[in-house]
Amino acid sequence: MTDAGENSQNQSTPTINDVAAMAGVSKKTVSRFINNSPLMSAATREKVSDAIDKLGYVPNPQARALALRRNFMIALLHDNPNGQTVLNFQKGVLSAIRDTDLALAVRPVDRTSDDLLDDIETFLTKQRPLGVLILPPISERDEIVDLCKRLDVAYIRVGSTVLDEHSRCVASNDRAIVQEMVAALIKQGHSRIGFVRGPDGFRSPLERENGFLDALGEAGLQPDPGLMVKGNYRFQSGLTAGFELLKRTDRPSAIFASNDEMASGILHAAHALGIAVPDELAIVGFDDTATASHVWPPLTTVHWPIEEMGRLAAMKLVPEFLGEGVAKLDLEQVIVPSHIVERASARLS
Amino acid sequence: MTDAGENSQNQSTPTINDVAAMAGVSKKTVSRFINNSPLMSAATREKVSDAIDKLGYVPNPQARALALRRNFMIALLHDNPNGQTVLNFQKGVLSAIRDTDLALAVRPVDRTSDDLLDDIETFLTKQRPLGVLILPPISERDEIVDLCKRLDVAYIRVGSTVLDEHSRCVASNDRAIVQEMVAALIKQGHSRIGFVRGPDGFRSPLERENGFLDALGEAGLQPDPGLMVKGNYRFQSGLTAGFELLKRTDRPSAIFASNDEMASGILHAAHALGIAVPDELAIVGFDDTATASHVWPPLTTVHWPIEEMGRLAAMKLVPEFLGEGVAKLDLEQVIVPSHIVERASARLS
DNA sequence: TTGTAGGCGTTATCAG
DNA sequence: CTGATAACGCCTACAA
Repeated sequence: MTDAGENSQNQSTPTINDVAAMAGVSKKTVSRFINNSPLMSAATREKVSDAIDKLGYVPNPQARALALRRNFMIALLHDNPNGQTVLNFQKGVLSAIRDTDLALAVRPVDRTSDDLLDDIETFLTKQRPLGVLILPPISERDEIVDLCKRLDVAYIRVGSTVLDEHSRCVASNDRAIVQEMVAALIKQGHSRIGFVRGPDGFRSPLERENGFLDALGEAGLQPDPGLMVKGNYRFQSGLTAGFELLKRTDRPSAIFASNDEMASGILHAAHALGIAVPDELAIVGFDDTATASHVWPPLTTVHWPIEEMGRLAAMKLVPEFLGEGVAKLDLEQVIVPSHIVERASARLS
Repeated sequence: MTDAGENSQNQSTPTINDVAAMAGVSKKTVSRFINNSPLMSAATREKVSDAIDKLGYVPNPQARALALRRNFMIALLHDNPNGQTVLNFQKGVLSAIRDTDLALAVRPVDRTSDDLLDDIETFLTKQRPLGVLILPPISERDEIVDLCKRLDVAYIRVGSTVLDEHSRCVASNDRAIVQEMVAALIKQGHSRIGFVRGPDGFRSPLERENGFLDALGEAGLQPDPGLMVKGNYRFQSGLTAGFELLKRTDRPSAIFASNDEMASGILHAAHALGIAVPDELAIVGFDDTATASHVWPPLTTVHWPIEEMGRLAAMKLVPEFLGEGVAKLDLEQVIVPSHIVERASARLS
């Protein structure tokens, strides 16, 4: 006797049984409606729809999760690189899934840990998210992607360059935009341009460096190894690099820092040495985080579209959950273009 | 016939049935073990424990969620105030739940929306988190807390002052620390001190303002209304306030800004007007976000222990999930003390 | 202290 | 196109 529907109707929230009873159909039919099955007559569809509206029925995600062996959640896997970056990416993701039933879980990991893969595996098998978004730099690690494939968890890799097949990744065009930025500096008359690198072993520092070299090459300038110094994306390394570059007798007239945090460090060094920015030294950065507009003078920088990348990545990961508003074409996009933001630390025009 | 255990044992992940079969007990007994029931003989406990280890069994959170009507997840409810703040809080929460099975879901809301409560209710009924952590400023809204109570979702309110009974909140001591900071400025000889307020309608700006007034009062100084200007916690408002204060003929010799972002704005204003910091003007902020140490000169500020607050809030929300490492005493703590960080924008000693 | 029966709300199978 | 029946994996009665 299926009288379960009867008693649960009064006090607790309505279940699929209540809907089925009211619509005079079976549970499975209601289930079909929920899952947009094409195998339904318009009439039945209508009946079910009415009952759902009348009851204010909402499918229980936990029950679906159990039956489907999959949680209604997407996860953000990252290695806590730049705080702002993660946050802006989150904003993008959340804007994409705002009107869905999906939750966003945040999962920081430690890329230097030996247990990295175990950690991720435990997380994925326990939480069983619909899919994961992997931020750089760990998005470059193929073992993680292999793990996702083995566990049958969808993924999107995010990076400074195309890291996977188009349907599985989102990327920015770091190399091209850096080339553009440096070319703009050259056009302003700078011929001795310093470069502060990001940390070794990752993709984005390489892309940005190549963009820098591209620009020099195109202008027929020889890169001066003495003007290219190491950094690690942190403020302190920018400070050190700044002093190193600016204490040279043949110091550069412009410096490209591979991110804003290091650019701020260089700015500090310039202030400390009494070098006027931008009159005696042009400084440009990369990222366009909050810091870029809060320092003095505000940084001319590359706007890295990390929030838009978050939106796109989420849409590509779970297009079936998005409303009709999403055009199919959008989802084939891979590259989200960056653009240059001119502020006071370097004149470009 | 309970042969379900037999066939699921070989390929898929082990279930409670497999454990029960191997240990020679019933499902319920295994369930008791999982839930730390005291009603078990040591012998049985051992048998079950062995079987679990041998099988590498992990309880399925989705199934538990369905049965318990509760997801193994805690949610972070916030209204996107300062990005850095949210992120640092997240870090704290994640450090607390690192070794648990819990996931952290992030849920930004719009406090100005009419649907605020509906949004939250939908989220809570759908996701059914174990509990929610509510960040300021929405942590001040009693309707939200009432909603949590009605839906039987545990919560912790986070704020700049004690907002709820001790077991349900975590707070910083903004008023006291601001008083301390301003007293330190006074001790340095400043008697005309500007104050830049935060936005109206929230608690933290009020607390900070009261701390400011406390310090003046204690020193026997009269607050000058002309030196107390409005802001809204954003950079731009700090810039405006800075110009307003610094263009006065009787301009202050020190300014307290209610957060770092506004303090950065004031710094810009000072630079633009050619006023030397800290020699002609001392500037202090509040928060100690990344910006504080990236601007020039670096900001003397109050370190707001938002990450520690995140840790504590998470521990108070779900103490039963934490390892033995957590002393009961810690969980009775409510106030996480702030402290002053002296940098170059103001000398305090 | 342990076990049995039934339920949590949904989806899959497979017959009609 | 639709529906009975059996999962999904765990937990709560209640009984022994």
